[in-house]
Amino acid sequence: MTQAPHRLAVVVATPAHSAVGGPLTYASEPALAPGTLVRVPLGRREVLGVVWGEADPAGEGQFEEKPVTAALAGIPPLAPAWRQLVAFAASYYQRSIGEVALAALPPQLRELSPEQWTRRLRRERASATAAPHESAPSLTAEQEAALDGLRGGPGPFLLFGATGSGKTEVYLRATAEVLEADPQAQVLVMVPEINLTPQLQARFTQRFGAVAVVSMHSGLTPPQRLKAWLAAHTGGARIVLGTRMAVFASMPHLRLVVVDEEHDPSYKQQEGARYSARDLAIYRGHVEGARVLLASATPSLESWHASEKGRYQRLAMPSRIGEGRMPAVRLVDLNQQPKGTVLAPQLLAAIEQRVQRGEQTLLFLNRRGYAPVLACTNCDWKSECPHCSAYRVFHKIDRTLRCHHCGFTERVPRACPSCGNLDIAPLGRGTERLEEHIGELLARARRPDGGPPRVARIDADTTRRKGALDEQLAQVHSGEVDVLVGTQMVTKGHDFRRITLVAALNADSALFSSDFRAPERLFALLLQATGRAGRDAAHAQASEMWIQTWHPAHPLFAALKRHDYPKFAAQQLEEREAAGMPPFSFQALVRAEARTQEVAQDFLQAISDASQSLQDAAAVTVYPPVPMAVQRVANVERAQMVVESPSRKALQRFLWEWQPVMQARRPKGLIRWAVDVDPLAI
DNA sequence: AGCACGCCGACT
DNA sequence: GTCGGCGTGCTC
Repeated sequence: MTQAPHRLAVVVATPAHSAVGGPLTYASEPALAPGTLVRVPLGRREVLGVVWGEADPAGEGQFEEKPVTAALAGIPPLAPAWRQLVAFAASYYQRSIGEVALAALPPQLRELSPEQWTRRLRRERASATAAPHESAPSLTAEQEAALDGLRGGPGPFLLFGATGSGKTEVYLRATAEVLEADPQAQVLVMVPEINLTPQLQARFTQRFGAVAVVSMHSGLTPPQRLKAWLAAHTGGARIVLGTRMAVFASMPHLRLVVVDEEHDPSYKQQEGARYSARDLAIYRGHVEGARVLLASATPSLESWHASEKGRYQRLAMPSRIGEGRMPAVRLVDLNQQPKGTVLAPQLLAAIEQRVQRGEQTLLFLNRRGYAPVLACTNCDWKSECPHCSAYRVFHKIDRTLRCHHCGFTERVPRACPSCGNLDIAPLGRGTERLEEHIGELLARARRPDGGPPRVARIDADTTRRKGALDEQLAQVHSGEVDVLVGTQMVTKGHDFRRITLVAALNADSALFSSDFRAPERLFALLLQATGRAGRDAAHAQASEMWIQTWHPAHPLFAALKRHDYPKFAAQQLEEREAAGMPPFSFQALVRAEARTQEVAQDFLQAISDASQSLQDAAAVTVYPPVPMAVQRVANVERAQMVVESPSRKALQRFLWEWQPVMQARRPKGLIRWAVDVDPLAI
C-alpha cells in the first residue's frame, strides 16, 4: 500500500465533552468530498462517520491516524447547507457535531456493510414526478390573501389561522406553486405528532400522488426510514412530511418549510441534543433560501412577538370555513357546586341532550389511568413509587400500580402494605375512572335509536397497539361512540364532524403553576380542544365548550370566551416583559443527575461559582440550583439551575466558555449533566 | 456513547 | 468456585 495522501476530518457519534468531542482525523487514499459517508475504525469497533473537511495540518503526528475503512459510494455527499444546519444546531445546543449529524441520519446506515449498502442502493432506483391528481377546491378570500402574502415576501411567515380555517389547503397550494415553479424543488412539512402524519400524508398523496411524498418519523421501521431518507436525499421525494426529526432531512432542493401547529411543545427534543425543530426550521430556511411558514391558531409567544415586531410576516385567517363558527365557551364555577362534584348537573344535562340528539361529546381530562394515587383509609400509606419521588398511578383495567416516570409496575396489593387494612381507596380521577363514571351517570339516557349511550376512551393506554388509534377514531367517526373521554391526544388535529360539545374537566392545575409558560400552554390546549367542536356546519350553531373551574374570573378564561388569542398574547407578553422573561430574555438550563441530591446540587453550585470569572459573566445571571419538580426518577436524584441573559449571543458565548469548566469540575458520583438551551419547561 | 477492564456479592 | 453488578477510562 502506498502512502495515503489525504488527512480527513471525520465526525462520529461521540458526545460533546468526552475526550473525543471534535472531529477525528483519518487517512484516506482517495480524496473524499466533505459530506461523504464513511465507515471508520474507532477503538475496537467500526462506526459510521461523515467527512467534514480537511484535517487541521497542525494536528499531524499527534495521533496514529487510522485509515478510513470504506466510503458509502453511490449517493451525492451531504450538501453544504445540510452540514451548516448540523454545525449550527450542534453549536447552538451545546453538543458535538458528530452527535447531531449521526442522530440526523437514518439509524440503519450505521449497520449496513458496504456490500449491503450497494445492494440496497440498486433497489431504490425510482424517481418520482409530482403529478397533480385531484383538483384543488376553490379558496376562501382569506386563503387567497394568505397565499398572496406568502408570494409577496421572503418571510419567515406566521400563519395565524383559526382551527377549521383551512390551513392545510394553504400548505397544499403553496406546495403546488413551489413544485411547479421548479422541477426539482422540494417541500418539507412538519407536524408535532406521529399520529397526525397519516391524515396529512393522505391529503398530500391525494393531491400530488404517492410517489412524490414520503414521511419521516420515529414510528417507521429502520428500512422504511432509510428508504424515505434516500428518497429525500436523492431528490426523488418532492415532499417530506414528518415530525421534528424531519427538520434534519437531507433535501438538496428545499424551497419551502411548513411548521404546522408551531406552538406545540413536541417540536422541542427532550433528550440528547435538545433542539427546537421550529427554530431550526427558521435557520434552515435562512441558509437554504427556502420560505418558512409557521402556522397555528395559538402561536407560541416567541413567534407572535416576532410577528408583532415585524421580524416574521403575519398572515391571518380568522374565520372558519363555511358556516362553521367557534363554539360558545361556558364556564362552570365549581365553587357553586356541591363538594366533590365531578360533572356539574348542567354539564351532565348538556351531555344527555347531545346523546339524545345523536350528537357527540368529547370529555377532556389530561390524566390517564384510573386514579393518580391509591391511599389506605386507615394509615397514611399512599402508592408512592419506591424509585421515584412520585405516586404510582392506579390502573384498574389490569389492577396495577404504574409509575409514569420510571415504568415500575406492580399488581395492586390486596391490603395496605403498611398496616394490613383491606380498605385502600383511589384518590382523584383519571380517564379510566371518568369513563366508568360517565357510563354510570348516563345509564338512563337513550340514543335516538333507543339504544344505551356508548362511551369510549382514547389515551396513550388504549392506543399503544399499532393501528389502535385509527380503529378508535374510525369508531368515533362512524357515530358508534356518543361520549369520548380522552387526554390531550384527542385535542390535536383530528377532525371530528359530529362533536358539538367539548368539556375540559381539570383545567385549573395549570393556572397557578410555577412554570411561567403554563398559561400559554393551557390557553392553546383549551382553544385547540374548543376547535374540536362544531366543525360540521350543520351542528355548528349548537356547539359548546364547557370548562369546569374554581377560578372563573381568571383573565385567561375571559380571553378564551371571546376566542381572542391576540388579547391573551398581549397580556402575557406584557407580564413577560415586566418580569424580564422570554421572549424578552434568553434562558438555558443546566441539569445534573447523581445518586444523591447533594452531589448534584454541589456540582451545580461549584460550576456556578466558577462561572463568575468567565468573560461574559456580567451579561448572564446564574440562578441557584434547585431540585427538579420530580426530584428522583428511577433512583437518580435530579437538580437544575436556570441561566438567563438579555442577550442570546452573550448566553451562547458564556455557555461555550463554561463547558470545559463543567468537564473539569465533574465530581465522582455525578451520573451525567446536560445543558438545555431555550428550555420549554422549568 | 460504546466498549473494555476491574474489583466485590449470590448462584450453579 | 464462576456470573455479573456498574465505576472508571479510552477511543483519531
